[in-house]
Amino acid sequence: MELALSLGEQPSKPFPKSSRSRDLGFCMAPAVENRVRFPWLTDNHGDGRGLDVNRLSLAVAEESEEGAVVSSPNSAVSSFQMDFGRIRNGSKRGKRDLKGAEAERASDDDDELNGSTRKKLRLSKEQSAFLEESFKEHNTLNPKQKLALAKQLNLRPRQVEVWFQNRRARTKLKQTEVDCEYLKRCCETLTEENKRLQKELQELRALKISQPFYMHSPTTTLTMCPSCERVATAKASAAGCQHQRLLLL
DNA sequence: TACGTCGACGACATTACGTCA
DNA sequence: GTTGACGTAATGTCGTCGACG
Repeated sequence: MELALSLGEQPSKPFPKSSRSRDLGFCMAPAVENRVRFPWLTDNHGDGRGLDVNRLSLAVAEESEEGAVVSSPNSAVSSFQMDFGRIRNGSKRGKRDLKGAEAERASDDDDELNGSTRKKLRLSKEQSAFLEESFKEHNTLNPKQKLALAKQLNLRPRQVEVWFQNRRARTKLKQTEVDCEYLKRCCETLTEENKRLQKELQELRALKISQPFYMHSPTTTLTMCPSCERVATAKASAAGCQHQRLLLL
C-alpha cells in the first residue's frame, strides 16, 4: 500500500516560496493534490496572473458606487465605515507599512487611529462571496489585483491582503484535516493487515512445530498466493485460500 | 561576481472582536 | 443580561526572495 501523503515531508514552510514569483497555486504533494482537487489550483490564465475582477459579478460594486455600502446583515453599522483603531506603534510591520507602496495601508489608516483598540469589522456576505470567487481564481494576489479588488469592494488593500492570507490559512487547515482523516484510515487498514499477517505467522509456526518432518521435507515449499498474498504450504493451502488450490490443480 | 541592505510578501502564531446558542 | 464557544479580521514576527548599490 502506498501512502501518498506529504504531511511528514512538509517543511516548516509548507507553501514554498515559488509563490513569490506569482505563479499562484498551492504547493501540495502531488498525491494529495490528486486526491483533493481545488478548482483554483489550475491556472486558467496560463501565466498565473491577471485576475480579471471585471469578469466577476458587478452587483456589489454597483451597489457600492451608489453609496449604499453593503453592510453585514448582522451589523447595524456599515462594515466599511467602521473605525479601524489599530495599535501600530513601532512594530516591525508598522514600520514596513509606512514604506513604499505599502504606504497606502498606513495612509488610509492614519485618520482612523484615534481609538486605542482595533475595531474588527465583519465583511458583508456580498464582499465575502466576491472575495471567495476571486480566491477560486487565484489564491494569491499581485498588487494590481489587490488594488482592483479593494476598489471594487470598497475595502482597503490591506484588508483584501489579510483576507487572502487568512483564507489560505483556512484552506490549508482544511486540507490538513482531510489528510489526517486519510492517514487515520490508512493506519487502520495497515493495523488490520498487520494483525492478519501476525495471525498467519502464528499458524505457520504452529504448523512447523506440529509437523517438523513435513516442514523439512525437500518437496515442501512455501508459496505466496499472488491474488490474496497469503503464504501457505502446498498442503496447507488446501485448507487455505482458494487461489492456492487453483494453482495446485 | 560576491556581498550586504532594503522592501515586499507569504506563512504562521496569536490576539481580539462579533455573533450566537 | 451573561457567558463560553466559535469564526474570523487583524496584528506581530520571521524567513525568503529579488532588486540594487
